[in-house]
Parts: sequence; structure tokens; C-alpha cells
Amino acid sequence: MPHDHNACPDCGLPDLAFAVHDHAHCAAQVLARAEALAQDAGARMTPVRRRVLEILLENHKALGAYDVLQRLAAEGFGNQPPVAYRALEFLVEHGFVHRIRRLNAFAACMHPGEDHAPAFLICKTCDLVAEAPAAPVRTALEAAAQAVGFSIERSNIEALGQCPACRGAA
Amino acid sequence: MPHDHNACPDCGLPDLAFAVHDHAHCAAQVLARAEALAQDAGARMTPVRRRVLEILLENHKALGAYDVLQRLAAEGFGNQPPVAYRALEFLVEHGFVHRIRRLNAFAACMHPGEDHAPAFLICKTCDLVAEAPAAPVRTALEAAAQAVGFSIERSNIEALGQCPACRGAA
DNA sequence: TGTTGACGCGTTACAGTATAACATATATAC
DNA sequence: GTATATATGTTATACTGTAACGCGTCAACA
Repeated sequence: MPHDHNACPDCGLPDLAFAVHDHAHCAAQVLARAEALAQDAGARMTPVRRRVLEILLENHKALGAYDVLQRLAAEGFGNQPPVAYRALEFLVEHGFVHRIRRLNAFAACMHPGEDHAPAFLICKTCDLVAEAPAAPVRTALEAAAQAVGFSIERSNIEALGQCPACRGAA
Repeated sequence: MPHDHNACPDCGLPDLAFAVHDHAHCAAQVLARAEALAQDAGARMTPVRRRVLEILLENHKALGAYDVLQRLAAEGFGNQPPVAYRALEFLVEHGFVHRIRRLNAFAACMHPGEDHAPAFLICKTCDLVAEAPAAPVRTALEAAAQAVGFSIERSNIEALGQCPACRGAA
């Protein structure tokens, strides 16, 4: 049976940000997977790092480094920028968090370990950020680059617009 | 005859950043087109704005707002950030300049008035930025968004890698 | 068991990016 | 030629990100 990129492997519920889902469950699943992956990679999921991931997993929004820092400081961790930036850097490097450049912000990855390269759909009304499967998009981008002899190492694809719920409300 | 998105309409030379071309000519062409388009739109291409566009047209690199500002200040314009940011904002709004979010920088649009939505290819070795025709990429992205009910208003597609010349040198 | 070395955390200090708000000047419409 | 809108210049400040140092902790190992 083919794996559905947008469904929770545990309960089958869709974990797409815009879909109604048991978020506490989906967040817990992702956190557990991240912990396991870190262990496998010999990387240390320390208290600060875990807490940052948890904070980003609270909802499907992207948070600025300083928002994260404020939360950390309130909980007794350090209150200087490097504390947040270092944890975020670690999480991004290991694929547990995505950086949303358009927002100068960070969002938890909902598919850790899947080596995906999603497109980000940012709702300008409710601020939710969803990861959309973007394999065809990457393929087209790769083709465009190849046509001019350019070799891609990393790329970011971000779209700003309205999610289904907010569109319905308007 | 079909229009070649990457060729200069005046002389047929390719204007892609990575291709060898008569850049002075290509820059002059783009500037002239931008001036005409601004006039048509009833927008005022003032000295600062024109100068900012000229600066960005000097080569195919992206410049930070403060780089632009430094140039402006040296030429007798104001030397405070808003001077640069306002001119850049105007140029971006009118499609004469693109914002490269990955670099926190701005690059002259080489196809003003074409209502295109390019993918940006950023060479990490020589810093050149090229606009690649990205219609298929947009189509794929649009499809991915539509699949989850998301409606895109604006999007940015940026790739980091190596241009043909730098790849050859390595 | 004591040392060593790598790593993570906290802090200071600073660099780079961006905008709000107000005053002045310039252009355009009538 | 005055009124109005637009553009520029300036001050001040907010937001985002990093370099560098020192301390503590933990694991490897003599």
C-alpha cells in the first residue's frame, strides 16, 4: 500500500495543517519520531532543543526566533538570542524544523526523516503554514535549472495566499 | 515567431545572467523599458528610483538595501535607510526589481512588463542571480496548492547552487 | 580515578535588516 | 497660483542574526 504523505502513520488522520485533525496526537507523534531519529543519528536532543521543537509543534504556525526565545526565557532557559538560534539551527540541520524565509520564521517539520522537500503554503489570514508535497514542483524546477546548466543544491518554494477555511469565511 | 523569453528583443542576444552577453546593452534596454512602463502606468521614475534601478542593473547580482544606500549616499542622495527602502519598494511594486528573500537582497528584473513569475537561480560561488522561466514550476505549484484547497496569491521560488561557469571552473 | 577533549549552554557585545513617524520639498491638478 | 498629493530627507527605533568568550557537563580513555 502506497504511503500517504499527508496521513499520520499511526492513526491515518491527515496531518496537513489546514485539515481538521487531532493536533495533540499529531504533535506527539512527530516529537517521538524526531527523538528517535536524533538518537539514531547520534545527535543529542537536549532539553532546550526538545522544548523548542515542542513550542513549534504547538500549532502549525511559524514562529520568529525571538518569539521562541521569549518562551524559553519564561521557562528558565537562557534569554539571549544565541540560545534560540542555536537550538533552531540544530533542528533545521536535522530536518526537524523548516525555515520559512518569507516570514523570517521557523516551523516544525511534520514529516521528519522522510527526506522531503516540501512547498510551504502560508495563509496570510490565519498564519497557518502547511507543507505541501512538492515532488512535481521540484522536478519542474530541476528541469528549468538544467536547461541553463545550473545545478541546484538547495531551494525554497513558498506560497502566500489563503487556506480553504479562511477562503470559505470570506 | 514565438517570443524567446531569454533573448533581448532588440538584438537577439541572450540576457540570461549566466550567458555571455553585452551587458551594457542589455541593461540599457531594460532601463528604457522600465522608464516607458512607468510612464504608461502614471508612475514617476524619479532620480533616486532611476538611480537605484541603474545600480542594480550594473551586474546580475543581488544587492542588499544598505549596499544600495551606500551608493546613493556617495552620490549625494539621502543616506538614511528609508531612502533606499522606499525606492526599492517602488521598483518591486512596479515589477522592475525582484526581492530575493534568501539573500535579504534585491535584483533588477530583466523582463519588466512581462508579468512573469520567475524562479531565481542563485550561484553560491559567483553570486550571480538569474531569472529562469518558471511557468511549468508555477503550474505544478498551483496544482499542489489546489489539491489542498489553498489559493496562491504570490509565491517565491529560489534555488541555491552553482552556475555553469563556476561548475566548469571546479 | 583523574584527565582530556568535545560539546552544549549562557552571556556580552555587536552587525545587519527594516520600518514608524514627522518635517520639508517638489510636482501636479485645477 | 493655490491646493493637494506625492516624494524626499531625517530622527529614532524595532526586528533579525552572529562572533566570541567562559563555564559546565559528559563521555572516552589512560
